[in-house]
Order: sequence, then structure tokens, then C-alpha cells
Amino acid sequence: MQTKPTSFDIAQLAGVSQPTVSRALRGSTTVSEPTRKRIEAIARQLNYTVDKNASSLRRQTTDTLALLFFEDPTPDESMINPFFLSMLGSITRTCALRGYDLLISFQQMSSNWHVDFEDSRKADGIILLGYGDYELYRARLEALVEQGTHFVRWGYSEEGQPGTTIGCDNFQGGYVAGEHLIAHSRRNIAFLGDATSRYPELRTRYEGLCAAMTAAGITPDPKLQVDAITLEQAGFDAAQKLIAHGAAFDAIFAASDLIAIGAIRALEAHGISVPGDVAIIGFDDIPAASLAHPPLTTVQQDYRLAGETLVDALLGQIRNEKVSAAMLPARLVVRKSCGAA
Amino acid sequence: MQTKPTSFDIAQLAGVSQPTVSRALRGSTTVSEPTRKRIEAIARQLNYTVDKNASSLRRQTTDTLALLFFEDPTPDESMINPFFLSMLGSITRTCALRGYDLLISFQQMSSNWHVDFEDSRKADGIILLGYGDYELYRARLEALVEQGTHFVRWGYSEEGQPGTTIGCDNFQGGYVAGEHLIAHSRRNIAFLGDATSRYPELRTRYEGLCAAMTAAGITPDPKLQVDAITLEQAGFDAAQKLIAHGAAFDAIFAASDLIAIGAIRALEAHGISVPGDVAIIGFDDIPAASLAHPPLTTVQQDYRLAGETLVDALLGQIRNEKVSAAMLPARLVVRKSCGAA
DNA sequence: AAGCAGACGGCATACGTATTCAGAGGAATG
DNA sequence: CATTCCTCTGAATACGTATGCCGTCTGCTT
Repeated sequence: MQTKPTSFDIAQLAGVSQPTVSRALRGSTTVSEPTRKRIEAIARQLNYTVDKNASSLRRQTTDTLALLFFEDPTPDESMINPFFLSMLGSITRTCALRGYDLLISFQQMSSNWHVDFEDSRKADGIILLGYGDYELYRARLEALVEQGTHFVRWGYSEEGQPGTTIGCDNFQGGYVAGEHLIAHSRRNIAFLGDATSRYPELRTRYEGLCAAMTAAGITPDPKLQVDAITLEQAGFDAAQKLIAHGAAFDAIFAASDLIAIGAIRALEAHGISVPGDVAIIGFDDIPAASLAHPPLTTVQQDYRLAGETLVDALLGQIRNEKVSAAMLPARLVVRKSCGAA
Repeated sequence: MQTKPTSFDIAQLAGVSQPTVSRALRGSTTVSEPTRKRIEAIARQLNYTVDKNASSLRRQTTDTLALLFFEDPTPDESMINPFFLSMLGSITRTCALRGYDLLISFQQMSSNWHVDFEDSRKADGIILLGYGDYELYRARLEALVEQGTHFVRWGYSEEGQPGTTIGCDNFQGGYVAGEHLIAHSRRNIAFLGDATSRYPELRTRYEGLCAAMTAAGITPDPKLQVDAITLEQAGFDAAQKLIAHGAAFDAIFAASDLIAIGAIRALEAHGISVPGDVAIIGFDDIPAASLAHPPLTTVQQDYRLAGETLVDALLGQIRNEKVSAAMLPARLVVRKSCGAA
């Protein structure tokens, strides 16, 4: 068995024509029961599998999706946001269930990924995963739309935005975090995370927090907000800056778990106890959150549902269905770092 | 521009034949400089990309590798060994550098993955990633070899094993961990990790530890070895068992960081201080290791080199070069949990 | 002036599958 | 018994690219 068997080989052995083999194996069309059985038996015996390339070429569809990670400040691929890694598992799983293969790629923002997948018929559609400077790639998204490329994005969802976006309800997540802290008598809540338009997801979390504070009659103090991107080191630095600034605070809401973990490290270095002096809540519920010390209370994004929703939205779009943006709920997971029971 | 441009379209516009276009874009063969320039200009202008399926079909090669994760005790894809996730980044990166796409798939051991990739010409070769019951899939590996499928495996490397295996020097890793603990006056070193033949990687780490102890004149105590697979909960349980057993120990070498982290949790629950009462060293250097409390001293596997080596070995095999197994060095990363400066 | 090599590029075809069209045979119907 | 209508299957072809083979034209040699 040096050379891979083709549908012709099977046809010959079964005493039928190649098209009949194709029909029999592909199901649907009219092939008599005995013929089909015979063909299937021979196919199994020869270990036959349909040649993916020939099939894709003929059908003009690949049954493959492409997953594109891109992250702005990632010099090293080891620093991929752990939350995205969790989602990866869910996405591959959903793809497999739906009968699709998954092509994966990490990209620099600068590369011309937008030409590279559906154009060359490597994939039927693209899933975009990554935070980053939104304005930088908005033009590219628009190009994708114009080009008729199928894609969905994870992230911040906004009116009039190109393409379909699936995201977590960042505002609500920030709100429940704020509520919880306030309910446990914290009043001076700091926010560590970028509040500029570069990272709309993070800013929205901040807005949720502010809304919760305002609702409780507390005025958010702009001095208690420090920019940080989603890296542990950024969290550390931001907390340093916050402390150095001198404004009093009894709680921190971090825009991500990594930031929170970095912040804890900084607080600890300054002899500030968590949650005694300062309560902390993170965002994402990455695997490391429960390992942190103290275990991190955090706003959980349902990566499982997220992956599933992304894949199904993309498949819907490929089938030319009307697909709309979706906002997934966020849920508070209470552990030790917030000082609640 | 509704329909994707083909090499015919370009040919027509350039006033040449389709084969000339193919030759011009593919490089190598004889096409005059001006013609090539002209063709390239038109191609760029039309946003032309080679149809991957047609090209693969014609050339009988896909320029795609498949990455197969499989893990024995993984009910949930979120529990993928973090070390493998780190490696994923390195593998995708190397693939991209080498001009290959990467197809990714998580598999149950029970599925018939071995038929599914190279057979159907989805990929030119397969990278196998995952610990697990070795005997269970040895037969499948042999089938792959017989079938002439190109593949490389990450893991335990043994004489007479089917296929090419790249792995970390687990023995040496265990040895340096042992040496370090002994050098810091720990004598009663426990090992948490499976020492059966089901997980040869873990057992080899244990053997390395034992060798170091023996070299220092210490006789390893079998009572201080408790089976555990690479999960945090397993580490917790194993440590519980170790404590309950009553034998004295002043150090733990855990077969993986997850086990170590679980063990720390168990020790802490029993009021045993780390590293005061018990020093701990893990294995892998997963991202969470440095976040653990105390930060975990661990034997680092170079995931970066590992991914690169895997990809290059596979590509070598595909090019029919003689590829041999490789053993990558392990390196001790000293943090707080071992009690050294 | 005739021959010849070499550079360039076209023709034909193959890769393996899926689908359209049409035809053969049989059953059903009048 | 003739006609119609299915049911099943084969012949032909298209998908888009890459490559072996061969022709042509230029320019150079003798």
C-alpha cells in the first residue's frame, strides 16, 4: 500500500464508476443499498479517505476555519493572554463537533493576514482573537467586510463596527465587581487598567465600575485610575504608581487577572495586606486566578460559551444567515482576595 | 471583484499563458525579468493569491502540519497541561517561519486520529503532544509508522520506540532537583508523581532524583513516593496521602508544577510551612509557577527550543532526511519554594 | 549564409473529486 | 402490449495549479 487509494481504485474493485463511489460515500444522493454497502466495505478495507484538497477544490469550500491571535504588545508568544488560551480549547472542540478543521496562526498586526486565509481558500472563515489598539486595525476589518470575507471577532462590540463581534458584557462585569466591593464596605475603589479608547474592553469595565459607584452615591475618583495593559508586569507597575500617588484606597478592581496578580505582588512588597487593607477583584478567571495568593476573586468570562458562540456565529455567516453581535454575561466568582466570606 | 481571480485572469491581462503566470510567481524557472515584473504587478493589483487546494492537489503536498493534543485524563479541554499550551505558541511560530500552516486538534485517545490527517492530505505530517498511558497508544504509533505517515512525538524517548521522539532530559532534570535539595541539607525527599510505566516521563524524573540521592549516600525511601498525575487536584491528594502516611519528609520533588502547586495547598492546609518545614521543587516552569505562593522553584523545560525542535524534526522527516530522537536539557530555576537564597 | 544553441513561453495534461446530464433498465399504468 | 415514470448509474467535465515537453525566435558561431 505505497500509494494512497483513490475513488477510482474503489470503483474498480466494486465494479462501479468513480462517480458512484463519490455518491455512495458522500451520502445524500441515490445509490442503491447493496451498492453502497459494498463500496463502504471496500473503502474501509483500503483505509480510504477523501482527498481533502481535491474535494475542497471541487466544492469550493474547505470545511476549515482559521483562528487568528494577535496581540498588540506581545514580544513573545508565551505571553498570550491565558484567557484566550482557554478559549482556544473551546473553539477547537466546537469546530470538531461541527465537522470543521481549525487552522491556527499568531500574527503581528503589521502582517497582511487579511489576505492570507479566505483568499487563498485555506479556510472558509476567520475567527479574530485579541485585544489591541482598536483604531489600528479597524481599517483592516473594513477591508475584510468589503472583500466579503467571513469573520467574527471577539471583543468590544459597538454600533456601526465592521463585521460581527461577540463579546462579554464588560460593563455588567465591572458593575457587579463594584457592587460587590461596595456591599463589603469598600468606598475608595481604584481601577487598574487602560481607560483610553485604545482598549475599549478595559474601559468599559471601568465604566461599569463607575456606574456601580455612582449608583451607591460614591463619586469615582479619577486619581484612582491607572492605565495598564493585560500583563502581570503592567499590573505591578500600575499598583506601584497608585501607591506612590498617595491617594487612599481600600479596594482595587483590576481590568484583568494578570493585572490583579501583578498588583497583589506590588501591594505585598509594600506591606499592604490583601484583602485586609485592600480588597482586590480581577477579570477573566484565568486558571492561575485560583492559584494566586490569596485566591483571586474575579469576574468570570465563560470561555466555553464564548468559543461556541464564536464558531457558531461564523458558521452562520458562512451559510449566509443573518448573524448578529452577541453579548455574553459575566459572573462574579468570589474567592479570598475580596475579603468576603 | 466578486469572484476570486485565478492565474488565467492574470495571464489574460498580462498577455501570456497561464503556465507562465504560475512559473513567474513560483519563481525558479525561466521567465524573463520584464514578464515576471509585469505579472507580479498585476497579481498584486488583483490581490491574487494561489489557491491552496488546487496547488496542493497538483503538487501532492500541503505545506501544512497537524498538531494533535491528546491527554488521557482530560474530561475538559480547559485542563490541558499549561506546559503544552506554552509549547503551542512556539510551534505555531516555528511553523510560520518555515512557511507552514498549522492545523490543530484535540483528540480522545479512542478516536481514529491516525487515519485522519496525512491520509486525507490535510497535512504533510503530524506532531503528537500529550502525556498519557503509553501502552494504550503504542499500537497506534506502530500503525502510523507502517503506514509511512510522518510524525514526531513529544515525550519519553526509549530505544526501539516507534517513530521519532523529542523529549526533555527528565532524568537529568530529576537529578539536578535532587542535587539542589540535598545541597540545601534536605535528606528526606518525597516524590509526588506516577512512578509506574504508564507515565514514563514522570517515572524517569523520579529515577533522576533517586540517582542524585544515591550519589549523596542517601537511600530513597519508597514510602515517600506517591502516585499522581499532572493535575493540581492530584497533587493535593497525593500530598494529603503523604502526610497521612506519617513518614517524615523535609522536601518534595513534584513531577510537575501543577502537582507542586496542589501539594503546597495541602501542606498549607496542614499548617506545614513552605519552604520552612518542607522545600518544594516542581517541573515544567509553567507560567503559573512564578505566581505560586511561594514562587515555585522548578525544573524548566525549554518550551521554545522544544517546539522548534519538534517542527524541524518533522520537516526533516518529510524531506526524507535521517532524523534522530533528541533529548533537550532541563534547567533548574531557583525561586522561593526550595528555601535557597 | 547556414547552422546551432540557448532563452523564453505555449500546449497539453494530471492531480482526485463532485456534479450535471443523459441513458438504461425495470416497474407501473392505461 | 405500449407508454410513462422512476431508480440507479455511467460519461463527461470542471475546479485552479504545476510541470514535462516541445516549438519559436533571437543572436551568435563558423
